[in-house]
Amino acid sequence: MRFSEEEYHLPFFDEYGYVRKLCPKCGEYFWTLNHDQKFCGESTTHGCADYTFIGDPPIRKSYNLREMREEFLSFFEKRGHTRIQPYPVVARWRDDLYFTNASIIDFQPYVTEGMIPPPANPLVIVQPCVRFPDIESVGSTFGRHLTIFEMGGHHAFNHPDKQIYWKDQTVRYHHEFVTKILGVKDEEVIYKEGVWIGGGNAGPDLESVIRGLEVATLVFMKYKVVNGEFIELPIRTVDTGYGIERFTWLSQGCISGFEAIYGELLDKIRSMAGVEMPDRRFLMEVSKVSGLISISKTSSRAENWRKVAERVGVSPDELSRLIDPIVNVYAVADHTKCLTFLLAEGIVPSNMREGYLTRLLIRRTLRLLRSLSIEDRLFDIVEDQIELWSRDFPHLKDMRDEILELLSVEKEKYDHTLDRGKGIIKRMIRHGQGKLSLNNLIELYDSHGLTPEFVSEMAKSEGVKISVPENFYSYVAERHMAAPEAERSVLTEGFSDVKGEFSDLPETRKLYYEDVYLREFRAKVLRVSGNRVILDKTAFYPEGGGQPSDRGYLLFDGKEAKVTNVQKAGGVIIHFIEGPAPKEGDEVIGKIEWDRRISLMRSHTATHILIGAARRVLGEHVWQAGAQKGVERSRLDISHPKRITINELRKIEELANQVVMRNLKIEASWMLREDAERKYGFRIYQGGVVPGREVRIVKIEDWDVEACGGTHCTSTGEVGLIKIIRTERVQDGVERLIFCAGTPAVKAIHEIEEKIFRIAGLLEVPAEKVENTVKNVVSEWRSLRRDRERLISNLARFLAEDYLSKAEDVAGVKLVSKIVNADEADLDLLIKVSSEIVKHDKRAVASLLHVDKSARLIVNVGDEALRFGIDAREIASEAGSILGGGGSGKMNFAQAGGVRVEMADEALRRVKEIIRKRLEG
RNA sequence: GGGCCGGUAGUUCAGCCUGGAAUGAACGCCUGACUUGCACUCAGGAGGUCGGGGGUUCAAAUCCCCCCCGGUCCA
Repeated sequence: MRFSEEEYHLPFFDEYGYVRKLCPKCGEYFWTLNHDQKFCGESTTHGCADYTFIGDPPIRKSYNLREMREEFLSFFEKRGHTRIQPYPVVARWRDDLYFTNASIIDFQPYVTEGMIPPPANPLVIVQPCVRFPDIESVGSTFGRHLTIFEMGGHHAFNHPDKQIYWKDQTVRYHHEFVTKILGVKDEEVIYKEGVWIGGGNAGPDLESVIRGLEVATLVFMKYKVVNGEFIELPIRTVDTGYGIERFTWLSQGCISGFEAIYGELLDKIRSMAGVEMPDRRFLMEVSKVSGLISISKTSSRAENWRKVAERVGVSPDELSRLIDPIVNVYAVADHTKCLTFLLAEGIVPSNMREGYLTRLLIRRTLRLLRSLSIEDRLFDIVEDQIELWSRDFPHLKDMRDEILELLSVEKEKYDHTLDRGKGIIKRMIRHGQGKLSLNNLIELYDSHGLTPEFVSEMAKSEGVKISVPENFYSYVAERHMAAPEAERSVLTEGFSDVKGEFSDLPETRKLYYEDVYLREFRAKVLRVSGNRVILDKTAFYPEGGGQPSDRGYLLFDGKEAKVTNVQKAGGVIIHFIEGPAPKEGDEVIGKIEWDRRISLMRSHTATHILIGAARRVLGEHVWQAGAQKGVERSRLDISHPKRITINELRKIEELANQVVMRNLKIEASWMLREDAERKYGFRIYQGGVVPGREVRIVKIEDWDVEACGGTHCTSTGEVGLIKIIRTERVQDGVERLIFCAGTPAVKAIHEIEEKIFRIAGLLEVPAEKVENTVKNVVSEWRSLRRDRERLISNLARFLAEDYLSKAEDVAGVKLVSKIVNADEADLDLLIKVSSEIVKHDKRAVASLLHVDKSARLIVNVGDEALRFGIDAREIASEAGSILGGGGSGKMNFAQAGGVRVEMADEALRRVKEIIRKRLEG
């Protein structure tokens, strides 16, 4: 896919004398002032150029990150852009991605689709961004790739009726910034043509390259991508991304971007690990050609080092030995910064979604630290990161304790995984006769989370050498080939079609927002379609935000229709009815089933109270991960790294009920999304993404604020008792609170009491003595069981002697052959008896046939008899088939059984026959 | 959300493939001997709804199905 030259051929290029060329190495078009230039000048894996700024920066002065950020912001501010504060790095306002990975993310989709106006137009922002796809390359590319970086973006949103600026002006701004402000020479700025596609949008872009390094991407978003086709958008968006870290690196010309970003912290980590710095000139040579490096799961680090080694003239092994520790330190610096930001926003490491990515990052960091032998310094480094970055991002400091706590819980978990892993590896080696197969390695990684590197290390200490294939991870991927099932939203299923059908109707007036206590109302019927009725206004709450829909009745013409379900489609509310249907134009009376509604209101308000309580007891990392309100019972899922203890639960319950008793006021109001975000922060998105330009804010005084469309009590006192029934663990990192509010809460307590009373009744003691009595009963039961076992052993010995006295001599062995009735002895006893018999007389063979609804034969052969060649298995097997079943066991002990009880005598006869045959013939 | 691995004594596990006694193993615990005392060592002992529920079978820790819990990889 490629756009035509016209898309890129701007007046700016002609005015400055730029020419368009095609790079023969990478095959991309580019614009340059240097008419003799052959290659595109970007340091790509194709080797189009080297970094020529290392040790020789093209920028007038040396900037640190903070200075570069400010230079960028103030430049655009002076040129009519409004400065906007950065958004969180966890994109909780979006359901299509986990992290903010570009500045434009802050304004998608509502602003770019034209649903709400931008906070300012044009605007400028420096947005911290988190990207995981390049994680493998972080470190070895000397700072070109980072998991966390700051993207400077100046954005203009061009509406059909209001143009701000477009391509030409965008490039002029960029050019002015790098040449006039930073002092780069005109001829050193190259513009490469590109196609940008992302987040469902697309457009041409120009990438600016200076001294081999791509420093900014200027995107002109003008298409929407639908089924692979480009459809023109009404709003054309200027979406620029200036790599603040890359500009900083460029200005310092230091060995890597990490020196530029982290400064002294990098030295500190290096000295913790005792990493020696190779010759500076040598390092600079490596850095200059580091654009060749690109790491993925299919191309290994070794492969890249080979290419680089060739260029700098050392052996790949030597290069790897010198560079690996330095690269690992780079990665540690990057990863720990990223972790600091993620954990500060309350991400709880888990096995799902953003939590899983965070877990991966933590584990990767721990492995890097391990390879540097400074695993225990993780917390020190993170503390330094908090210190370093909290000057510009003060929230990091507020969250210090939580960040360290979340980290330490996760480290413990990983230590435990590795610890257990050691045992598994040892056992596997033992089972595999001192070897580990590729399958073993895959299983260890896939099922037990043990990397081949770790396994190798462990195996080495067991004296086992492991070879890991280069394409190990593709073997793992093969295991996951099965196509994933398509996700389906239950909520919209069956209702998505109605949206179009009723889209011509005006929005239904929502009486439940005007007066939440309205139980009865008059309304006009606008449309009837099958069992679906649309009114001009309604007090029926449609399902949404985890609150089930109202039920009730529509009354008209002396008739009554039952409302069983209420759903929302756009702004139109649809009543699903049973029974007679009203006619269009009719006036109806709506009656809400009030007991149900008031219970749901209490549950919903209780949910908000509880999340506030949980946050105060457990910490700021607590976010709602899901909720379902019910009439009787409700549930609230919250993020938390550990199981909630009973004490914490008590505290949460107590706090929640205190809020009820304080009878706080609850206010609901509509606010512009961005005003709400500014005033209350992103905490308001507890219930997930809330669409629309305006959001409804439900505020419980100083306790809790959320964007929520539900119906709420107007004061917390109305909720009544809140009782948490129990907690469950929905997944790693998410705890579920199951609770009830109001009358059901009282009922729940009654149930618990009832249970105690019933137990007391069974024990025939008063309720307060239940505990003691149970204790006594249990210990008595234990002692009785012991007595019984003792008696059974005695009985077994006694019976053994008795049976043995009636034994029959068959060719030198003592055969105890006997049919025993079920009421005489049970199976366990017979086994013990047989065991006693052969213990007592080594020449004995016990053949005891237990008869009940089916027959069961126990064969036990004494040591001496065994030497005569008697095999219990043979006896059991033959007898079993006579009994209509089967039998087997061990040489000295076997069992047989079958349903043909009437063959008991015959079976025993056969046993004697077999013994005789063995001994005599 | 999907795949894989696991749940047996207080703990870590063996046994499961190929159904037939949990005389299970180690550590820990209790008692005793040795010792000034501790540790060590030795002798003895207590400790199990084999995660739960169904099914197949004469017989299930073991085979099949469902559920619960934990771990892990991938989105």
